[in-house]
Parts: sequence; C-alpha cells; structure tokens
Amino acid sequence: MRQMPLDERKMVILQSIIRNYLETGEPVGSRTISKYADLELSSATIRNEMADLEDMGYILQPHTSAGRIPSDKGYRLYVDSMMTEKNREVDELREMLLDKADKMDQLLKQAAKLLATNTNYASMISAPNYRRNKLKFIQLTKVDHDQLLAVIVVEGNVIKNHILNVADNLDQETLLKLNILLNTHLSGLAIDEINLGMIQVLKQQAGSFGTIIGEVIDTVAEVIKDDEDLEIYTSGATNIFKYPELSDHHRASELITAFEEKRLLTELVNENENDSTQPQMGIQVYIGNENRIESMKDCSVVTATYELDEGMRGTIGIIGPKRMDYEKVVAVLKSLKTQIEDIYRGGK
Amino acid sequence: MRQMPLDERKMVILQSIIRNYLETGEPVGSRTISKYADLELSSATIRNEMADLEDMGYILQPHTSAGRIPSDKGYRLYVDSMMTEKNREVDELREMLLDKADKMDQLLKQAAKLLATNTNYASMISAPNYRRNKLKFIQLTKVDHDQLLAVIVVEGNVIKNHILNVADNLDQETLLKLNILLNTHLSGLAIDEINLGMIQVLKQQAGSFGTIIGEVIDTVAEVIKDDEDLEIYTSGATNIFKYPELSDHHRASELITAFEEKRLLTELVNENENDSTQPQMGIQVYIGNENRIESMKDCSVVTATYELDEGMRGTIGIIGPKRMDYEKVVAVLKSLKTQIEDIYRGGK
DNA sequence: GTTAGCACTCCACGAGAACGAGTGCTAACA
DNA sequence: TGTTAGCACTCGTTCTCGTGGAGTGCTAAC
Repeated sequence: MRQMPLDERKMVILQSIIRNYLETGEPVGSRTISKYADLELSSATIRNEMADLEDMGYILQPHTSAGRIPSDKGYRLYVDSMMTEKNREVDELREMLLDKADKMDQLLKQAAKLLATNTNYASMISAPNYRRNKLKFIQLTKVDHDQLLAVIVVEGNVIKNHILNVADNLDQETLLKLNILLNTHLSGLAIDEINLGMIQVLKQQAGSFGTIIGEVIDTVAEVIKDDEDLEIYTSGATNIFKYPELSDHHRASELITAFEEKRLLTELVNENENDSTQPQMGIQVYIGNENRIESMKDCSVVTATYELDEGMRGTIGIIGPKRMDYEKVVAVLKSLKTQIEDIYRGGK
Repeated sequence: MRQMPLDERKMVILQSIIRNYLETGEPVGSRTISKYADLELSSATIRNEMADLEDMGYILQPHTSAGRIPSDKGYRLYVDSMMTEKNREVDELREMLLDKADKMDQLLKQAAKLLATNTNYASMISAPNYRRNKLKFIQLTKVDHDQLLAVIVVEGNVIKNHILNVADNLDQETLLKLNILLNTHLSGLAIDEINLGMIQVLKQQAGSFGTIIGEVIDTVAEVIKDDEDLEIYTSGATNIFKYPELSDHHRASELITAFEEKRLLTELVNENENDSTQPQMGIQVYIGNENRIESMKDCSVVTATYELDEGMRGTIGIIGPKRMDYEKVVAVLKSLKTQIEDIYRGGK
C-alpha cells in the first residue's frame, strides 16, 4: 500500500465512487465515473486513477474485472472529510417527538421508532443511567396487609415502582414516619452518593423497622442496576433485509438476534459513553471492523451521545450497511440528540 | 377429494408421515415409512395407502415424484386426535419462573423468554387487560410546583404511573383532600365500572379542582387503553431461522417485522381471548391458513388463554413452522398457563 | 498527461446431462 | 382380495460447460 497525498482529482473520483456505491450497492466501474458530469475525463484516465486509489487502499476490487467498492479506509476518509451535512430531513423529527414527551421511556421508545423509519436502518437508544441523578422522593404506601408499594422518583421524572413484602402489619402512622425519615435523609442525593454510613444511620433511626429501610434501599440500588444492564430500545431491525449484502441467512440471523437480545448492544453503548475524546459534537462512526461486535463487522455503526445532566448520558445509534447514507444519518442523529436534550430540560 | 373412514392402518401411516416430517422437514417417501418398525409392509403397499390418503386430502405432494407432506387437514387430524401430551419437559419451567415473580410485567417478559428458548419457536405473551380489575388505590403526589405524580394500583399489583401537569400550585392539604375523595369513590371499583355519572359527582365535590380529577380519570382510562393495544411481550423471533421453510428472505422479513411491530399480534390475542368455546383447557391451534394473519399463513400458531381473575385474561402463544412439535408445545403452554395463574394467586 | 484500442479475466447466466428419489401401474403371488 | 416385486416414468437437484458482457491493465499514439 503506497503512501501519497490525495490530489483534488483523486478526491473527486473517490467521492464519486463512494456516492455511487452508496446508491446502488454494486461495484462501480470506470465508465460510470467518466460519465459523471463534473470531470471531463475518459474511462481510461479514470482507470489509471482508480488503480492509484486501490494502491493507496481507499478502494478495492471484489475480484479481477469487477468494478471497485470503497474499503473501510475509503469510507473513513469520506466520513471524516467529505461529508456535508444534510439538514432538511431533520425538522420533521421535532414535531413528531413532542407528542409523546410525558415519560422518558415512552419518549425514547418513540424516538427509536422514528429513527428507524426515517433512516431505513436499524436503530437503538439506550436510556441514560440514573446513578448520578438526584432522588426527588421515595414514598412507601400500604397495598395489602403484608405488602408495601415503594415509589421512587428521580430527577427527570423517572419513576420506579417496587412491591415489598413485609412481615409486620404496619400502621399508617409508622408508615408516615418511615416516609419522612427516608425523604429527609435521601431526597436531593444522587444515587451514587448513598453510602453505607448513611444507611446505618437510617436503620438505627428506624429502630425495629430497620429491615424495611434496608429493603427499600436495596430496591433503589437494584432498580438502578437493572437499568444499566438492559434498558435499550431498538427498532427497525428488519430494515437490514433491505440491503442484500447483509441479508443472507447467516448474517441476518445473527444481526437480528443481537438486536433482540440487546446484551451485545451494551458494548456499543459503553464504548461510546465512556469515550471522552469525542470529535464532532459527540458523533462517532464505526466502519466495518472498527466496532468490536463480531456479527456487525459488515455493518457501520453511527452513535451519538446525549447528555441530560452532568454524567447522565445515553446513546442513540444507527446500525446499517457500510454503504450507509452517512450524511443523512449524522444529521438526523445530531438533531435527535438535541431534541431529546431540549425536551428533558423542560422545554415541552 | 374422496370421503372415506380412516381405518387404523391409514391412521398409523398418516401419523408416521407426520411424525417423520416434523423431525426432518423433508417430504417423506414410501420407503421411509415401510422401514418404520411397527408395520411390516412393503413400500408398494404404503404407496397405495398414501395414494388414498392424498385422495382424502390428508397429505400432499409438493410435486410429482416427491414424497408426501402433511396438508393442513392432516395436521388438524393429528392435533385433534393423535396427540399424546408430553409432560416431562414441563417441570423445569416452574422453578425458573419463580425467580422473577415480583412484578407482573417482569414475570411475563421472563416467561416469554423461557418459552422461546425451551421450544425453539417464537413466543408471545399478552398482558391481561385490566378493565375488569378493581382499583386498589390512586395516589396523587406533588413532584414539582406544577407537576403531580399519579400512582394507580389495581388488583394483581399492577402499578401505573403518570405525570400530570397542573396550572395551580396545590398545597399539601388540598392534595390530601383530593386523594381521599378519589379513593373513597373509586377504590374497589372495576375500571369498567367507572361511568360518567360518577365522574360528574366527583368533579362537583372537588370544586375548583374538578379539572384535576378529570385529568386523573383520563389518565386511568388512557393507561388501561395503552395496555390493550400493545402490551405484548415477544421473544425468540429469530428462532424461525432454524426452519428453512420459513427463512427465505421475504417470509422471514415479514414474520420478524410482524413480531417487532406487535400490532398484528393483537389479532391473534383478541381472537383467542374472545373465543369462549375453548376446547381442551383453553388451548387453541391454528394451522396454516386457519389464522388470519397473512404473513403467518405458512406457520402454525398455538395459543393458551390464562385467566387471573374473572375477565382478566391474557394469551400465551407460540408461533412456529407447521411441522411443529405440537405435543411438546401444548404441554408446555398448559404448564405455563397454570404457573402464571398460580403465581398470581399469591402462591410464590 | 490523456486517450483509443485491444487482449484478457472472471462472474453471471442458461442449457444440457447425469443422477436419484420417489411415484403409479401392472402382473404375479398367497 | 390384499400384498408385493418390478419397471417405466417424472421431476427436482446438481454439475458442467459454453457464452456474453462488464470491466480491467497495458500499450501506443496523440
């Protein structure tokens, strides 16, 4: 693979090849490019240039006597430098989103769907982790003689319920006391900040009801943990059938399984959220082997991180074929990221 | 298509054909059956019988000079009369389920997963509709100066939250009054029973806060409605790739889309839940065209209705190839149905 | 540096050919 | 009358082979 600077003409040709391949999914030949309006060159000249580009590793031939397709390196160059964002498609999103803005999880589910139908790729959205979010309040209510309902509300109006089984039959007064106890100590704290010392103090003050306090706190912890693991909304997994290069049996099966199980997707999410060196407003593009998931090595993954509050991050992502309409996807992701952040900040 | 009683030998042969086809998915020929231990007959004899069976419509040939495969009518006979239930596979389910029994939706999600992995088919479970369930209580809590949290608990510990936006800044006292008002009038009622008259009375008693009452009740209604539409848990959609006859591009794409969207699945659910003439303990088998969903006309669907309380029904279903292991599926569904009902009735 | 021309490569596609699994029918047998 | 062996026939599957065409690389001329 030779090293050599890309002169402008090579740039234009490479761009044309990629654009064309994005549309058709077929290897593109020299004649096709020579007919490309802007450059008045014969196919022979193009062939020479293409040979150079292949030498440099930007394009490759599936087999002798076929046209060229972009290599991962070629896509990478394209994404990094050639893309000019599309902004038209984006505004429609805003209105469609505002409908469902009353609950965060509803919102995200809706957003994932929108994303998938708008782009014709598969989409995923991870819910933000709530560890650093502040508790708004905790409330215990009697549901049955031996059951308590714990409602936990954290900032951003994220609500979690849990039923506790208790041995004792608590009277209303005790319940009220416990509620006050819990709220005076815990509300306003980030979930991360609740430590063992604090729990001890609480238990002590609760006296004989210390076990209940313990259970409530366990619940808080567990509720949070649950989220981290698996709150990922996906949509449009079947869009991959629209791209022949992804939809042979084996590949399709693996991809869709990955989507259904969601476990694998957390890798994409984590990788992204923890990466602090984010170029381009938090948009990341993984082309082919650049992402770590085996079953997605023929795909491209584009992700954006949204940040609702300090440390309260989630990821929006698109998974599709390598010949993805990167411009559109990046534009849409950027927009969606902003939408979600705006809505959370109370905009409505 | 001739009419004729099925003598015992034809019965055995048909059964052998179906059994064999269930295993292999390949058309089965006369030689294969003649080697079947129990009947000492030459392939020629079998051929004669097979010709009869085809005449009667129980089996068919994909093309001349291929073996025979069961027709829908053949499967139907098999399901109706030949099946002897398997009970071994079933007990494992119980233990696995008990883990997650604290919330109904968690339970069902888990159950769907279990069902899919145990059977190697796709599974779906619809949540029961709560219309006829009694309200345990409603609770309004202040979340912010202009937001109320409504927690609605219905029998079976189904909990729903909703955030209401309110114009006025309510003080604690008013809130308490509203809570008492709501609960004295509504708790103990089935959701179906809340009527306009009652709402009027409530609004009147609430005075200037009538609008809030209205909103709360709307919320109750909406929450219930939401459920009816789309609370269906699915799992194992990708199992269909295990059956070549279902996994060609077009079919697979349509099937998985149907699963992802869930909208179509409600048809299956509704059909089943409203059908009161349920033979065989509420198990229903739809073979091929017997179900109304276009994209599933090459599948069989087996559903079971569980009933937690009077009128509070949901559906468990399996979707797979027509050559489904009906015995196992029916056994597993029956078991799961019982499990779910038991767990709900407080068993733990 | 660009282009026309040409020989070459290799995939895609279709037509046959060979194969084999399975059938229906007939005739013989118990 | 029911069962079986045998045989000709059908038809899908799998190869092979030949052809056409798209696209290339190279060379020589402009």
